[in-house]
Amino acid sequence: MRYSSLFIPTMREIPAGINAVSHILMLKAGYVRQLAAGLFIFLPLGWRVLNKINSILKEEMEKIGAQEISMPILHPAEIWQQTGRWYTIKEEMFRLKDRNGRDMCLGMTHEEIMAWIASKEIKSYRQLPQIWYQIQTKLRDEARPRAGILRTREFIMKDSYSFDIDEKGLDKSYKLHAEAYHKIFTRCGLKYYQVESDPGIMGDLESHEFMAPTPAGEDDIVICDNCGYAANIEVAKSVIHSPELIVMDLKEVYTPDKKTVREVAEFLGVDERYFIKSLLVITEQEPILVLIRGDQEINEKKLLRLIGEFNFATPEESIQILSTEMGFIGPVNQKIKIIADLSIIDNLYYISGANKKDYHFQGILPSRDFKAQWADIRKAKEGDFCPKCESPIRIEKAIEVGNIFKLGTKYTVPLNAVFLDKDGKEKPIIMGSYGIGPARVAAAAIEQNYDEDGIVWPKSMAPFDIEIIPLNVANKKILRIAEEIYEKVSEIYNSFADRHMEVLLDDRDERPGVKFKDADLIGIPIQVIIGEKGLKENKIEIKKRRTKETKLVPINKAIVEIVNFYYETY
RNA sequence: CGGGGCGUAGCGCAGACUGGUUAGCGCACCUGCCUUGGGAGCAGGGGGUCGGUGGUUCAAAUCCACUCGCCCCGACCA
Repeated sequence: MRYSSLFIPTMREIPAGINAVSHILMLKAGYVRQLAAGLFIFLPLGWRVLNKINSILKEEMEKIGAQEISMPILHPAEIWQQTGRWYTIKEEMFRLKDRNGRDMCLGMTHEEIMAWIASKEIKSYRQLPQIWYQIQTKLRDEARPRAGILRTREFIMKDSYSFDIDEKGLDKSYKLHAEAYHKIFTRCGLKYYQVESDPGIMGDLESHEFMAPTPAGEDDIVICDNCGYAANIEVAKSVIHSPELIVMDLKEVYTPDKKTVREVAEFLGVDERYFIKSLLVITEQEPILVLIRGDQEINEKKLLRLIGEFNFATPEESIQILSTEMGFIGPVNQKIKIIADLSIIDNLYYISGANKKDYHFQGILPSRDFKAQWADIRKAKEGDFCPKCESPIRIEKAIEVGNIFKLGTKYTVPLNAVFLDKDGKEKPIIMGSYGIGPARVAAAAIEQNYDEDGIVWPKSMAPFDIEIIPLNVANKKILRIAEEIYEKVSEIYNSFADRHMEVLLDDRDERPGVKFKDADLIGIPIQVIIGEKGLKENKIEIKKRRTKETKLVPINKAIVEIVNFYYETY
């Protein structure tokens, strides 16, 4: 295409107060504009990128036998009421009424609708398995949209759903998706990990996330470089070592005004690892005392899965429930339920609050001095050891670009999506759901591939493959050569992308500096530069955007050289 | 939802503390000339009534109140 007929509003300066690299560069390079918080307009270049990603998604989904369909965005409330999510999901769901006063909502995901259509149409095991997918808009009234297109209120999602006769079938559909996702993200040129994840309210079965590491990411993931263990911090396990046994007699010690573990540890001259941190939490049913080793942190997600919704007690509640000021709470002689983290060992002596202002107990032996439910509620941290191979783990920030969930019968039972098996017995369909956010893929690609001049697209999602830059269109010869190369390269079949080369010709009457700056900004993988300098020797210049590597090639060999250059770049 | 910050031309900013000419600068934009290997130069020109509402005042971009919007941190993120 010709630059002069494309709308690419690049900017010299960007709006103040924006931080995320992908956000800045997509605005600056004219890919997107923002309508309101969490609502984005994709301009021609941005839309081309999304379509490149979507093509890859479609190809890989078709390869595993998934069939593309399209579902409404506007949903009747009844279906969501049947699965209960109408009630469990709160402000995040956009709700409205139609003219007859019927409750409706805007789809934030499509498990309900998919299970509904399955319930109507799937009658027999002979019709299974099925995988249906769509690439379509989702709406979520996010509490806080952020980082440009990373978290928006309206976004496109590739969501697919599998329907199987049993767990074994689900396993297979799940694996097919995992493999397809690996191909997709590899083709997109992303660095990524497949990590264990928290199924959340999607279901209680297996789930994984595909995470693209970048400092702009919202999630923390735990990685073991030795054995490949990878998990979202929300579920990550890790190993820590226990300190040496120090024998202490059980006694009260005076610790005036020393409340935090650190203060008491310093005051008594004992390492924090010999402390039991006692935290009072309140659930709907009861208050619970939660214990963890002094130097460790609670993983609130793990605790949530164990005890359900809870809040940490306020200082007032602490006094009200335990008659003890926060900071002096401990497990000994405690009447309420206790949950202890596995970082606390049965046969070591510990120090913890004495349930009395300004006093701590030392010499607490868990096996002797209190009863507790033991569980892993500890947050993994940098430097802990891998739960599989005991090598040190590290923590990285990452963008969630995809996820896969085993749903089982969570949606099919409430919606009565059942089939008759070989024996004529009625069984619920076993379901899985699988998502990829194309805009996040694009944002992650930018976060992982940029330099001080702009975006450096991976070839597979660049809006164009080649950009041809005649430096002076007033010079007839330059323009003519540029046009010729443009025509010829456009006709070449691009076997990498399985389509013809897509070429951008910067035919604008702009000075060279402007064209160079814009070309680097928008990040097309290969630049072909045609100027008087090279023409004196009958040569043109080809340049890789990523490495800035350039090559002068004779005009009569230009086409071959350009294509070779394209194929050898990544 | 809690905490913080910011709203003046398309973008970046000054003016505000201490109320008072016609609200200014750079970039971008339009016209002409000139220039053509890293966001050129010269000349001329268009565009805002200062997020909104109400108040104080002879007088409000400026002071006060309310409100809306956006950004950042946190909670949340199905």
